[in-house]
Amino acid sequence: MGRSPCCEKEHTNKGAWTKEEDQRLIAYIRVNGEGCWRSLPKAAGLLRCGKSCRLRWMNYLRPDLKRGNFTDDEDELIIRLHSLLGNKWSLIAGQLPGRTDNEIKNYWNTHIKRKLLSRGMDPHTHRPLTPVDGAAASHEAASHGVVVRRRQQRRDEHGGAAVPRPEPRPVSGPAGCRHADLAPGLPLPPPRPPRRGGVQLPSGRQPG
DNA sequence: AAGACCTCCAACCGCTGGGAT
DNA sequence: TATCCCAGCGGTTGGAGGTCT
Repeated sequence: MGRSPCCEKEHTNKGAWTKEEDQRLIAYIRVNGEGCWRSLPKAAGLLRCGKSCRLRWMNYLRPDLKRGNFTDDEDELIIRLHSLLGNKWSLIAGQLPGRTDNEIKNYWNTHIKRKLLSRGMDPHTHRPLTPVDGAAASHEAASHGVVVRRRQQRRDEHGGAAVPRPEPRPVSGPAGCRHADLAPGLPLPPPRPPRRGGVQLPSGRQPG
């Protein structure tokens, strides 16, 4: 439609946010409030597009965010809301104070989907799986590394190298904290709890 | 100890809907 | 009505880091 780009991409940073960028964004929103994301980067002295600023604020820097693992109650609420609303993550997030749509979306894709499959439920329809579905689901549950393999396949298609991105993300922050450590004195979110990383294989499956 | 495998999540991209002109 | 601008949404990705062999 001939729409102008959302920002002058050649003059913007991409990838992980630095401590200084976070501070600038927080300071600006503290004084001026949210809104007018398009003009915010320039006003705040950030070399980011407004979209990126909005995302960073909404998903990470907002002071009212609740960090930490989801409770069982939250799990069940998400499942119930998803059965009613589908993939309307923003609507679901609206019912979970302190949670973001991105966080819920990630949590759904990494945990709840599998939880439903293990219960013999179709995560899309929330109905019991048919035997055929069940076979497919158990296959999916047993092979949730499929995403990784798909990526591997794409990498293979690129000659074994990672599929190139416009700009590599800068390495930032200490271990377990991709964003740089942030300065004291600002209303920054508490650190995330230890991640539950590592191999959690479905029963009966051996890695490698 | 090293490498393979896997999880997790921040951040990206593209699209859509609504308001303004 | 048609077009443009913008904020917001949903899907997808890269890569850090944990676990296992």
